[in-house]
Amino acid sequence: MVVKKRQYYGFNGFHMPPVPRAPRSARGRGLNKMKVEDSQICAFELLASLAGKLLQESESSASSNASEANDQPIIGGGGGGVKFEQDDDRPLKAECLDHGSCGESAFFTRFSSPNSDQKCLLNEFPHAESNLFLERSSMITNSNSSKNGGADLKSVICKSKSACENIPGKAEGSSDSRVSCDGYVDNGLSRQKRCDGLDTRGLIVDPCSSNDPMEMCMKFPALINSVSNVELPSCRDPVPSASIPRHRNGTKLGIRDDDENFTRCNKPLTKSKAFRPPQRIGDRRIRKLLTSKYWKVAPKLKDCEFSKPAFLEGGAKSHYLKRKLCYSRERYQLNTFSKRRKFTDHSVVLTSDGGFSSESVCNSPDKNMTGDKNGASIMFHGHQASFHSKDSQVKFSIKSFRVPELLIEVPETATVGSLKRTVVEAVSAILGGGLRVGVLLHGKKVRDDNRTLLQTGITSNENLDTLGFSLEPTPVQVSPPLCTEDPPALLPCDTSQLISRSPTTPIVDSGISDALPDPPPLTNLDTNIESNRESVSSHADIVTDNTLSDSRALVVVPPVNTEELAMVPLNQKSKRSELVQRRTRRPFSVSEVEALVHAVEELGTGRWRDVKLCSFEDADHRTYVDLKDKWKTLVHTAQIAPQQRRGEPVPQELLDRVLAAHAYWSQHQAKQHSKNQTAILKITDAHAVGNGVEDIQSI
DNA sequence: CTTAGGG
DNA sequence: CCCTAAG
Repeated sequence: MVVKKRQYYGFNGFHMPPVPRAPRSARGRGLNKMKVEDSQICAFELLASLAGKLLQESESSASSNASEANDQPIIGGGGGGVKFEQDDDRPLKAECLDHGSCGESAFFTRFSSPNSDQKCLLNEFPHAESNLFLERSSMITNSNSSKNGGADLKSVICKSKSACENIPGKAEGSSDSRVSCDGYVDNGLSRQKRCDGLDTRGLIVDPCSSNDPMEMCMKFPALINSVSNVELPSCRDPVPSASIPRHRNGTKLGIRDDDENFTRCNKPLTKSKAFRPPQRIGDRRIRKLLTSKYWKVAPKLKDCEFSKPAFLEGGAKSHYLKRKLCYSRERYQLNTFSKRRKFTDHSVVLTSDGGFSSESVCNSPDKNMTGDKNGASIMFHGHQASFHSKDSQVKFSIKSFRVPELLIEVPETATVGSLKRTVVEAVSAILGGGLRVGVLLHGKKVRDDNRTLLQTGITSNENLDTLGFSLEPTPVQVSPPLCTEDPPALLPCDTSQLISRSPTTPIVDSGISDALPDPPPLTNLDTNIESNRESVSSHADIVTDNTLSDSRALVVVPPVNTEELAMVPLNQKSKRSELVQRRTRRPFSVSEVEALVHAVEELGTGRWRDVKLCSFEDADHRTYVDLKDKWKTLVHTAQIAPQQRRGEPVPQELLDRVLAAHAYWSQHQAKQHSKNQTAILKITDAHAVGNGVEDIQSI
């Protein structure tokens, strides 16, 4: 139907009229070709092995000396390296095993945490961790640790007045709760650098993740599923994409970067989609969603969308499952949000189930485990003010909270700013990792979620004075912390959680944005913290002590007023929303360009979707818009002096073809207003031939 | 969803 | 690469 074959348009064969569509801009940026792809090593195997290793470790009861690193659950979020001490990790472990996905989930969690793109793997190498703190070079005055230039500065931030006494059952002494602030520091680094597999510190960094953390997040579910042997219904669909001959002339993208490899692995999936990949559609939808007001809710849904298990057979299958999960997750989160919203509006409406506490949602078996003894809980204390409103509603005004037992390590040379960020990150990590809320009355935890506030006495002013809310990070294995109606039970593992906790925002490179932790989980508390980021550090006393005692804790008691507690509207267009995961740049390789050129030569410049399907169907990261854009820049590139071109040089031959094709299609597009393309093609072909174009055929 | 174009 | 207005 369409052009069958067209070797090339002798660009000198026909005179191209002045290019109608002159290059719109002189931004040659599009042609910048960092050699990211080239320098990447396939970390897939590495990841896989790591996953395996983790699995092993989780299975080998031997919680041996080996590593706290592995035993300690890591609550996703900010730090990516923030570890929360668990009073007793055995139960945790046991549970993990029960879920059959302990290792994986932990693993994934790390990767899915903000900035994980930089440190995820680092977490796997405890030894390396120490190096993490050697980067900063300005420092927070510290008397003790001045000796070693790069000595870690362990600072315990304590609220002077609110001691750490109240912190129940703290696992003391452990130095695991540390947060490195370097992650942010590095955000400014060029991706290229990070993709080398080594970051500036010479630490091993997963190239894939560093290149595209999102993918990372996607990959892991796959891993998990593979390990867990999750069987999902097959979604394969042998529908051949026959409409358009593919890879004609063998012009298949010879992309050799790892991304591509990964993509290829996903092929089955890609192909499973009918002619039009449903996945893509979903992706868009999600993506749109993300960019819109809901981004805060499920910033990473896209990840799920894309996750395409590569190595296993069930790849496609699990993909679909995950996708499903994503959606449901989204729903659930929204629900959750509205609930929270209510809460933060200081209008806690008593419901029949009595649950304004998210705890009611988390009736998982582990519940007890995380109970009072959970050292990593954040205590809301004292300052709650509440009062009755006209309609028998109880309003809560939570004015402060504590984040106990948060050990932060930053190099002496770290800047105050980085410290702040680190703290924020740490706190965010807790809150972002999924949390539960506990209600304390008179210092006692109110466990019965079914009791009404009245019954509990929470409505009486006297009691309200002693009312407290505790934030408890959700144990890694615990399925979605906040969901009430969502049935996470469907999930084979904590995939859902993984999804939910991957609101990472791989941030764009900008000094400030670097500092910003990922989109905060939708928790009023988070918001609270967020909004008080500055206060956090400024109002807390920083006590540096290398011989930290058990009482160390990070107590953050910013002067939060009621107003600030108000939930930030989801649709609030904060600056950060702008940071919604911009896709990582993936400079077109020469082979890709070649494929593109070829496709355009055949299909013209107005059928990008076809181009995509024809030559880039396997390159999931190339959308037809990308191709179109690339063509745009290619044309521009071809028109400028070679000296002005940047990035990986495109062979002149290709550029010539670009110009030729561009001219050709520019010329013919106008004529091509008829309906029957075939006819048109014939005509144009004839015309072209007359102009010296050769080897043009049409069906 | 696709295209086309501007940013 | 993103965003959007138009089909």
